[in-house]
Amino acid sequence: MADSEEGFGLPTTPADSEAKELQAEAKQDAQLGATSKSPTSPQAAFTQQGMEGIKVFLHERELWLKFHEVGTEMIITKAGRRMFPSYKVKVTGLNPKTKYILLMDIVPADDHRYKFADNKWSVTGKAEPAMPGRLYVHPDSPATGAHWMRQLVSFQKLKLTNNHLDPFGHTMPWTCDEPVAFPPFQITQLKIENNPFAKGFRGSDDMELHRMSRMQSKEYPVVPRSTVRQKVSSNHSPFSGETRVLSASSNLGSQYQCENGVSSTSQDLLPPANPYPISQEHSQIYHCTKRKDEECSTTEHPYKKPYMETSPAEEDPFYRSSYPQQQGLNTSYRTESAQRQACMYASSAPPTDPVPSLEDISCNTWPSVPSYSSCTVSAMQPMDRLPYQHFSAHFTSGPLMPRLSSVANHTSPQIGDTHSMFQHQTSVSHQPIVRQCGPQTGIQSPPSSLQPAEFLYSHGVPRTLSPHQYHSVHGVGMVPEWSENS
DNA sequence: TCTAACACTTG
DNA sequence: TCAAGTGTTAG
Repeated sequence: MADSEEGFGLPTTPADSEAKELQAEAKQDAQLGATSKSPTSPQAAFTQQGMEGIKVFLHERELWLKFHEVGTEMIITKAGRRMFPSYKVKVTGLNPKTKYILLMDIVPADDHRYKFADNKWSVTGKAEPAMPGRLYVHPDSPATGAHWMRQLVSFQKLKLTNNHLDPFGHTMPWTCDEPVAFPPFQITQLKIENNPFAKGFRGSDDMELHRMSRMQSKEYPVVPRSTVRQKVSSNHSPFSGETRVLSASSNLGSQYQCENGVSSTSQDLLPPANPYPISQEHSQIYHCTKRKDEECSTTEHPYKKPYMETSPAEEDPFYRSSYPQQQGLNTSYRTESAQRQACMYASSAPPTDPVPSLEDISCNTWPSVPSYSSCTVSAMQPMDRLPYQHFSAHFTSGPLMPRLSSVANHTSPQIGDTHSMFQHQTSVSHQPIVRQCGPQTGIQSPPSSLQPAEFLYSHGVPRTLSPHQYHSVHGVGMVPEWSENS
C-alpha cells in the first residue's frame, strides 16, 4: 500500500509501465511549464508566485485504482455519506509559512441521467438544471504550508448528499453520467473488503448462514452458498475477466498535460475509464466546515484538531519517519455535528459572469484527454502576493468573494493548464448513487458572493437533483491565505 | 423511486 | 455502552 513516498505514486507492476511513462511525461511537462513560458505569460506569472513546486499525491492510490477499475459508486443519503475510499492527499512544495485554504470541488460529468438495466447504463433523460455546487473547505483551513505538508490531508469526513436542504453543508453531487456497463457487485465487494464499517457484510460462514437464515425466514428461496457469493463477487460476473485485474490499462496511454506551476503529478492520476469529458459548467457555493466551539477563524488555533490524517505514522512509514506526530492537537470532538458545522457560501453566478467557466479555466487540455471525464486542478498561491487580506470561514461579510474572485481570475489561466483527471464508473442500486470521479485539485470558477458564517446554514440551492446515478468529482484546490512572513 | 429500519462494524 | 458509519432489505 501507500506506505512510502513512492507508494503515493503508481504501483511498480509491469502493467503500470505506461503509467510511469506518463508520470515522467507529466513531470517533464510540469517542468517545461514552469520554465519555458515567457515571463509575461499567465503561466509564468503563476510560477513566479511560488507555485511551481507544489505537488499533490493521492494517498491509497492503489485502492482508488481498484475502485476505478470496477467503476466506483456510492449510495448517498439525505444525511450524507462519506466517500469511500476516502480522499487523502499528501501535499508538498508549499511555502511552510504561507497560509493556504484547501478546497474540494464537485463537478458534473455530463448533463444526462442514467439508469442501469440489462447490465448496462442507458440514458433516461436529461439531467436536472445545473445548480450551484459546493466547495468543501478543508476544516483545517486556513493553515500554513507546513501544516498541510506535515501529514496527510484527509477529506475523510466529507459527506455527499442529495439533500438540497442539507443543513450541514455536505457536498451535493451532480447528476450525470456515462452508460458503461459494470456490475455493482465488484464495487460492493471492494467496499465490503476495504471499508471497516462494512465488515459486517464480509462473508464468513456464520455470517452467510445467518444471512441465509434471515432470507429463509422471510420466505426467500434458499440460495446455495455459491450463489450467495456470486452476488458479491466479480468472479462470476459477465465482466469479471476484465475488471478484477488491477493494471494500467491502455487508457493510461492517453495523453495529458500537467504543465503549470502547480503540479498534480501523474501520481495523482487514475487511469481513465471512459471518454466522457465534463461538460457542465458549474457555479459555486462555497462551504466549509468549522467547529462549533471555535468558529471559523482566520488564525490557526493550536488546540484545534487537525482534520488531516491524525496518525499517519500508524499506516504510513513515510510519515513515521518524516512527519512526527503533533502533540496536543488532538482535541476530541465526539460528534460529527460538533466537529463540523457547515460554512456554506451560496453563490449564483449569472451566465454573464465574467468569471471563467470550468471549461475556460481548467480543462483546456481535455480534448487531448478524451478518456477523462473530470478535471482536477491544484492551485496554490502565496497570499502575500495577492491583493486581499485573508480568506477564512469566519468572514462576516461579502468582501471575500471579490477577493476570492481575484484569486481565481488571477490564477485561472494557469489552472487550465494543470489538471489531473480520472474517472470512475458507477453501477446500479436502488438507492441514490454517486459516481466518484476521483481527486480533483483546483480552484474553479469563483463564486460571485459569499455569505457570512451566520448564513452558512442557509441553502441557496433551490434545485432538485435527480436522485440517482449522481456523479461526483472531488478534489482539492488550495486558495492561498496570507503569509505570516509577508 | 425513495426511505427507514436493520444488523453489523469501528472507535 | 454509545455514536456513527456500512450495505441490505422491505415497504
